[in-house]
Amino acid sequence: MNYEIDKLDKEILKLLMEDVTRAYTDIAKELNVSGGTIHVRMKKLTEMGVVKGAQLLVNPSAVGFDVCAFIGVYLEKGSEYKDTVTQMQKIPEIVELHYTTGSYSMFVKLVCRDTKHLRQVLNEKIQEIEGVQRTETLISLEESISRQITIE
Amino acid sequence: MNYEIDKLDKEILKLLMEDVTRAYTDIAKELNVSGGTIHVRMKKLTEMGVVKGAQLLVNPSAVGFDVCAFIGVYLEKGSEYKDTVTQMQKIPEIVELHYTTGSYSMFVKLVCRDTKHLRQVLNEKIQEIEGVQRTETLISLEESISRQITIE
DNA sequence: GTTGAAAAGTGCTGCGA
DNA sequence: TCGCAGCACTTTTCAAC
Repeated sequence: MNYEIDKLDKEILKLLMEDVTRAYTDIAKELNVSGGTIHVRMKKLTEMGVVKGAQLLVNPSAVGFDVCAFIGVYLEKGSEYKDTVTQMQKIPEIVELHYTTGSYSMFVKLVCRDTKHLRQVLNEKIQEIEGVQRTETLISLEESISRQITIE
Repeated sequence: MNYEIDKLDKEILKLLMEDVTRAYTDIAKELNVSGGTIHVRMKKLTEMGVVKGAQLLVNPSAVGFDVCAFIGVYLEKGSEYKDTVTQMQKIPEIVELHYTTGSYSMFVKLVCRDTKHLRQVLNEKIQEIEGVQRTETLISLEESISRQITIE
């Protein structure tokens, strides 16, 4: 597993990150190589772990998930971060968990059905986890930007 | 544009959210409908805006983006949120922007190459935007969970 | 709205340079 | 190692139910 990404790899990633549905043959034409080459490169990048797959983008509110929130979690002194993460893994409403610098020990992104659901997840799930001292909630009223990093 | 999603739509979304690379014909078999139906439903869902497309998942650190940070932004009283968002849009390092409750006016997720790059984006870009009073930075040392919501 | 099959295009594998 | 060509498969479309 060696992370040696050349210019062609980056070009391919850049184009596919803009539009995954684009055909390999189409990308091949733009980059002046054969379709097979794109395939080989993508296979290599996937094996290397650079590409982790693809994801369907679904509008959360359209499937009944209207509330997005960030939770700053304070852990008790001496509690094991790893154990807490394992517990958090079991909560499906958690979509992101970061170990952060600053006043919080960890920082969590949640997606819930409504405020009642959010309250339930907070009180009955997150705050019940051993090691969690207290939490601070930021509710997202509007997600104005949501995109991927632009490489190169 | 009417958001009427039936059980079949949800089943399709659920399966595709788990694995986008799966063939329509394969899903059709599992749900006991024809391949054409899956296609028609997905087209409908896309036109309705429920499905926003698909995204290639790339390991940021493999393409040279090692630092992920969250920035809490305090806006000056009376400044226009919309204008500030427009300015933020122009910063490619910003991958998410939320209008939130709590002490911050807005909350931003950034992905940068290194700490030097992060500092540059903060000082030379974000803090230069009109209306931005001050910012608070949380650096993610480790992203322990990163996934999508589980529907149904 | 769903079905089933036919047509067009894509991804994949083996061969050659 | 990289590029090219054929094969298998999928997506897509369309007429009929």
